[in-house]
Amino acid sequence: MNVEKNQTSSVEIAGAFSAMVNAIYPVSKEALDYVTKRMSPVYIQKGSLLVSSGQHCDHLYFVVKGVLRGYVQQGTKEITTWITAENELVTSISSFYQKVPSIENIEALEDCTLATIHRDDLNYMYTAFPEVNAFVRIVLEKYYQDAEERAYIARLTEATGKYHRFINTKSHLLNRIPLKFIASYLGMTLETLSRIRSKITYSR
Amino acid sequence: MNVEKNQTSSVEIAGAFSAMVNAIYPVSKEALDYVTKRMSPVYIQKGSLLVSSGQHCDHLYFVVKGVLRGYVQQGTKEITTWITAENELVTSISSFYQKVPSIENIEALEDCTLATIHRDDLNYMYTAFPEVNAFVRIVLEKYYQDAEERAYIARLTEATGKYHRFINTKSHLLNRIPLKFIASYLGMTLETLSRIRSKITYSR
DNA sequence: CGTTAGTTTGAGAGGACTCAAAGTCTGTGG
DNA sequence: CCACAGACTTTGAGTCCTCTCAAACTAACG
Repeated sequence: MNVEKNQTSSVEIAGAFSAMVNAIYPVSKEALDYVTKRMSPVYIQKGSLLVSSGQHCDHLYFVVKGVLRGYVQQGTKEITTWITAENELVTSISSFYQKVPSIENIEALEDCTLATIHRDDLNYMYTAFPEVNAFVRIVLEKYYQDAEERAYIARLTEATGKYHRFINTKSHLLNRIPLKFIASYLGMTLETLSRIRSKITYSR
Repeated sequence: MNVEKNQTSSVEIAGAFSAMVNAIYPVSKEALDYVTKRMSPVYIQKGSLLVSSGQHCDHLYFVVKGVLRGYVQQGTKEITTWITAENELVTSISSFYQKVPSIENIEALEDCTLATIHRDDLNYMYTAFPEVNAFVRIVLEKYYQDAEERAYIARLTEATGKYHRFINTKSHLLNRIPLKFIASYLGMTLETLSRIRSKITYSR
């Protein structure tokens, strides 16, 4: 295993993952041992795709380091549906659960370190370690709320309102990723976002 | 208990609920007995609110009959975030899970028959009947996907595209509820929706 | 039939888009 | 340490789609 000096080691990855689990819903040592043994590290470069549309996505990913986005190609333009950073889980939802080709692409917006687990391993754990159901249930409750929030932000008709909502909930991403991705996430053009920012900035 | 002749009886409600559960993930008889015993029927008239913004929503509702929508008041306009019919579960997500006042309103678009369960009863079941975790986990997987779909539809920039997506996924609601709610759900005005429909209709 | 809810049609205004060009920042190599 | 290249952001001008306001039309129901 070729681990460069600036890459996170498997041990560190397992530690970060365990910490995340324990913070949400502690599971048995057996379950944690199993999952960390079955996880593989994934290192992906800024700009490259973790999942491409048309491919099957059979894995769930845990973000150890970096930022990623999910987007759907819509003719000549891209629709960014989510942007996610450290300590979150990502996958192509519909592909992962329905075993159909992914519609969305998942792109690394920075060099990323991920831990990945196969759908089959996860399904095995539901029966072998029933408490994993409770853990995932709680995780999904949170992600469901996040999805509702995304749906809500997307429905705001005024571009200014969308941007304000964004800086209230995702300000940590503001100076970390190019504006074009934020614009795409907010459903407006780069130029419109730039104009909104220029109107707001002088007020501080 | 005053049950009018056109209202669904408690026994029928419990039957509909049990059928829904068994179709998704059969749980123990004990769990099913418990939940159906703790459930209360709710009858609500077309046009009235099941949940009002500002109130706490401590209940989860199962739709036995009727159609409901969730919407957020945004100045003078309403943003409809979801529309749901029979055999689905509804609640004010953020209020139910975070125990904060609801932002959204839930309105009956038809006379509705619901079954309701309190958050505390649900939480009790997670420990008393652990298999309920698996059931809810699976339900949430589905609802999460639906929420993603809603977020996606809302991000489509062209009004025509949104309407097409709607008739592909929610056509059963088309002739059941007034256009103004569909327009609100799709993030456009009633007039715009009407114009889109007039352009499409003659092609069949 | 009249009343009301629901839908369609019309005209004008405005916000966001497109296309285009000019700045600005950042990292790399000389 | 500077200069350049490429990525990123801002600014400008004109167009188009959707919105708003208004009125007419239609359907459903008592």
